[in-house]
Amino acid sequence: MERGKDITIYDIARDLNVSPSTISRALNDDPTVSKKTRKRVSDRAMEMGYRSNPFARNLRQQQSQTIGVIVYDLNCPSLTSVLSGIDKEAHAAGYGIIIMDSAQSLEKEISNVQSLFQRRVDGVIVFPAPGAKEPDHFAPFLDKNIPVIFLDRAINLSKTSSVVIDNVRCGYLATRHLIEQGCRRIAFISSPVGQEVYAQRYDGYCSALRESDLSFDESLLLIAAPTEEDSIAAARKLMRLNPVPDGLFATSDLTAAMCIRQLLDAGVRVPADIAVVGFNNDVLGKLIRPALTTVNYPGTEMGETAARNLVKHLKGQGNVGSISAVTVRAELIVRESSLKRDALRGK
Amino acid sequence: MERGKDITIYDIARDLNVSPSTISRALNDDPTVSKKTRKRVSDRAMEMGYRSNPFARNLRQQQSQTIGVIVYDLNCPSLTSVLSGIDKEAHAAGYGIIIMDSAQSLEKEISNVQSLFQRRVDGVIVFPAPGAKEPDHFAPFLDKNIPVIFLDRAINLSKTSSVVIDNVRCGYLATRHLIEQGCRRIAFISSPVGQEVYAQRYDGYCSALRESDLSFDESLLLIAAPTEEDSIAAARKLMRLNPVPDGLFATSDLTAAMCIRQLLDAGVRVPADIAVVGFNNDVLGKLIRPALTTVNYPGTEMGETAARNLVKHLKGQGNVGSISAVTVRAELIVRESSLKRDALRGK
DNA sequence: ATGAAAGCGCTAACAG
DNA sequence: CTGTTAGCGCTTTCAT
Repeated sequence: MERGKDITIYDIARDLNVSPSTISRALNDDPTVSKKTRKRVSDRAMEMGYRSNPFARNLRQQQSQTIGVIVYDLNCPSLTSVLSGIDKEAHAAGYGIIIMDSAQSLEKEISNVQSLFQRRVDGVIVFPAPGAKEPDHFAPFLDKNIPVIFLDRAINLSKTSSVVIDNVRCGYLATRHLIEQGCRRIAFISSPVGQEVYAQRYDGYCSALRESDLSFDESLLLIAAPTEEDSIAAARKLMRLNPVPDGLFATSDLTAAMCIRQLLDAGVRVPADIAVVGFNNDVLGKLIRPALTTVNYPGTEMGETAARNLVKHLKGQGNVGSISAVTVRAELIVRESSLKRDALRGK
Repeated sequence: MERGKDITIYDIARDLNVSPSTISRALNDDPTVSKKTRKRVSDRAMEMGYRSNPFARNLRQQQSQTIGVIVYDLNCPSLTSVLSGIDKEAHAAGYGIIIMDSAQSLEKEISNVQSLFQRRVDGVIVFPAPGAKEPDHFAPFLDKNIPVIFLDRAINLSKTSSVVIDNVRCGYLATRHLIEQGCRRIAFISSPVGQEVYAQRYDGYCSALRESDLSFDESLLLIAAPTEEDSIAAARKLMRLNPVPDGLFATSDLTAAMCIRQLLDAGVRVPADIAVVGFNNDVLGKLIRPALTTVNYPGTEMGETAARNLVKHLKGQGNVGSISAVTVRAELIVRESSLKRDALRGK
């Protein structure tokens, strides 16, 4: 209960018979204070168990040395790599991060934004909740020229920046790969739309079809949230299609994996009958048989890039105008689940 | 760049022709200020776009309203549920959380502890890095009576508290289940020791064997980190054992799943030839065939419990003495991978 | 029910 | 190179 009294720079000052400002300067490695005094001060500070008070410092300097991070669902395994990337870069630059979880709810996202605003973070990285249309709840930050970086969503708001992957291209690559494997009727299972990224992957899918003069069949488009139940339901629908597709591109590995499982259970061969490509490069893709062809989601790199960009803005405050949209490279990872050609030839 | 001037309570005070103290009191719902003024103040504050300055407040009150969270590896999917549990409870109680990643390194854990200490968090929740022997780096917190709660590790330091599962019991349950399924030579694949939890699961394993008068064979104990490579290597060793085991208990689902895959590839039947039980209840367990029997790791509940306990200490500052070790219940989830008996009977 | 005044610990002019 | 001084925005005695 008795938290013991904290040592302040005044204590050190008295102890060393110098002024508090000298202590302050010395502790901040200000070159105007002699090297000798600097050493003396920092040694004594250490001995006395001094720790600087960030509140006083922040109050004085009007900045928090903290970056706010809002994620749409902490409970989502693929986010950990992104967070770890952000954490790494932020700490390297001397910033702390404070993470808020929107738990899939736009309301919570809004309240998180306000909360971060209250806490006066110096910058924000946001993994937007699905369905967040126009993010006007960020206005307070933008008004104050506090940089906001969006992950996975290219926002056209001026003064914001974003880090994304080229979802159109990913969708295109995945689909073209299936076409190259001989697929002609390729189903597309998308996570619920409202999230821009899925629409973009769909665009890529369509353009690959078009390029190969394959007609687009509306019935081949299914929607399934990346959950067990939804994925199974989608797989059932898939098998009831007539004629049955010979290829499948799903926007989540979980869905792809669930579908493969259902297909195999039903006696459908993968990839011989239906070739499958997923999205994300989750570890589960390597576990299932056949191993899952997928698009690598470069989570760590996304996080690092976002944090690095943010820090850059924060340090060189000048270039807040030069806001950019960075695209991180994502590639197709080919494993067995899509190798229809080989599977058929092997027969 | 121009961050615009912030509204302070002085601005409101001037505007309303009252003193700053009244504003402060009103904003904090102090009953000594008349209900009417309270309303007037809060309305005007809202209109003027006032946001309180947490630094000034914290500086004054000597507390940060923040809980520090240290995890041994942010990049680990099973942690997300824990974090999400912590986040939920902490925010409900008006605390923010600040997450630090030790990235598997004890050094980083130590630096994180110092960093949180500098930032003057009001309490700490720690998921210890493996290999952290005696955690004396927490001494600064304990000296100041700042509560520290350990997850997954029962620490005998006085003044600390912990939230754990009964790993001995879990190991026992898993092993007994295998024995009940008719297994007589049960292999145990553990994640690298140094982490108390694995040793405990091993204890449980041994005691189940003992209970059934099964001899313990040293060669049945294998070590594998929960990575793809290690798990595959362990699976290979497993199959080279002579005689081959008829059961397997692995301390991670990933390892269990990898082993199942290797076994199936080698023509070994699961569960008929070897019954398998994993640990954690990762989603991948439901994806593989046969579906994985596992021990449910109640991540969300662990996180919630830890945060709730911490908050309790923080609010009723008195009972820092009454530190406890909470054990959260974890249960066996039986799926196909372990049902040897049925598999054999089915034949 | 409200006001006046002091101070939390630090930094940054300014002055020497 | 170092000291003096003022003030960041808020809370909190103490007075009224």
